[in-house]
Amino acid sequence: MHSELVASRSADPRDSREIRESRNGSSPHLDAVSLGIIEQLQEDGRRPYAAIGKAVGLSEAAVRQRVQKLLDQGVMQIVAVTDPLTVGFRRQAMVGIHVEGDVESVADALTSMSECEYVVMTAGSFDLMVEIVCEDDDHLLEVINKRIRLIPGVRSTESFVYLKLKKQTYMWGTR
Amino acid sequence: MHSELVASRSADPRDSREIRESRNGSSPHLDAVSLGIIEQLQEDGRRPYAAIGKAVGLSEAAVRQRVQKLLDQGVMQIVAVTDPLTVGFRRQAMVGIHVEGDVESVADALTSMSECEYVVMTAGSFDLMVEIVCEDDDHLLEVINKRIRLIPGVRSTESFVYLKLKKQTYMWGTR
DNA sequence: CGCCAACGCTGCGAAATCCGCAGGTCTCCG
DNA sequence: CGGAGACCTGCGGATTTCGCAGCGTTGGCG
Repeated sequence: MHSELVASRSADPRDSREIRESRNGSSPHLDAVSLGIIEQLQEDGRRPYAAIGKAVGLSEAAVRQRVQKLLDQGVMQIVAVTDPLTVGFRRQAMVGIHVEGDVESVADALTSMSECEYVVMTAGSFDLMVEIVCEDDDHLLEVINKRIRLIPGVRSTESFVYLKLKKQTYMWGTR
Repeated sequence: MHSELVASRSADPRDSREIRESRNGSSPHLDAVSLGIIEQLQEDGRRPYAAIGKAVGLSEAAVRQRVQKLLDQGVMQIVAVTDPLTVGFRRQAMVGIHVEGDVESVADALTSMSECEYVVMTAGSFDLMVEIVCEDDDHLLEVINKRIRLIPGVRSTESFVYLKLKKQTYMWGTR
C-alpha cells in the first residue's frame, strides 16, 4: 500500500497527465494516478473513494470521476470472482484451437458463446485458446464437439480439463 | 411478524440452508441465496447491500454478513480486473508444462511467483497450465527459461504468447 | 493576443450506504 | 431443560456516495 507513486514534484495531480508513462504506449492513455487507482481496486474492489484518494493523492470526487470513466471506457470492471468449481460448475477446461482461414471470425463466434469465459488469440502451436465453464461432463462434451468444432475455420481442438485451480489473482502492479 | 405458515416455499430465507442444492457437492456449502448474492456482485462488485438484499430476499445486514463471510472464507473476492495489455503489461502468455514426479509441488512453486497470474492443474497433454503476465519480452524470457524450467520436476514447457484478448467475463450463473 | 470551450480537480451539503450491536428464532446437542 | 451456535432483523450513528457549482489550465481559433 505504500505506493511511492507520488514523489516530490508530481505531488500535484495535474502534472501526471503530461508524464506519459513510458511503460504504456497502448490505446487508452493511463497515467500513473489512474494506474494507482486500479491498483487500489485490485486489492479491494469496494475500497471507499476517499481512501483511494488518500493513497494516490487526489480528492474523493476526483477519484470517483476517474473510476467512473475507467468503467465507462471499459478499461476495467469491478466484479466478484470465484473458483467456479466451488460455485457449482463442475467441469472446466482450457481448449486450444487450430484455425484455418480467418482467426478473428472464429474468435468472434467463440466470444458469443456463454460457456466461453475467456477467449484469447495466441502465437504458438494453437491459434486460439479458450476457457470453458460447464455444469457437467455432458455439457462440456456438447460444447466442444457439437458447437466449437462446427464453427467454420476450426480445424482441430485439444482440451485440457481442469483438475484443480491453484491460483487466481488480479494484482498486476501490486508486486 | 408471525410465521406465515405456507409462505410459498423458500420465501423464508431460513429454508435455504436446508435445501442443499444438488449441483454443489463441494467443500464450502453454498446455498441458493449466497449464489444469488455472488451473481449480483458478478454484475457489479460495488452494488449496495440493500439492493442485493432486495434481489435475493434478505435484509441489508444479512447480506453484509454473508458477503463478509464469503470473503473471509475465500470463496469469492471483489476486485477490479483489466486487460493487462491496456494497463502496460505488454507480454502475456499461457504456458503448458509437462511434469515428472509430484505435480502439486511444482504447482506450489509456480503459485509463489508473482508473474504467474493463474495456475491450474489439468488432465490432457499438459499437467499444468500457467498464465504469465510480464512487462516485456526480456522479462517473459527470463521467467520461462530461467525460473520455470529450473523448478524441480519440470520436464518441458510450451508457450503461447498472447496476441489479443478477445473476451473476459465473470458471469457464471448469470446466463 | 485575447476569447472561449473543454477538461479535470476541489469543496460542500444532502441523501444514501455502511457498520456495529442488541435482540429474536431455530437447531443441535449434552 | 438449558445453553451454545448460527443466522436473521431492526435501528441509530458514522461514513460514504452523489450531484453540482466554482476555478485554474490547456488548446483551438479569429
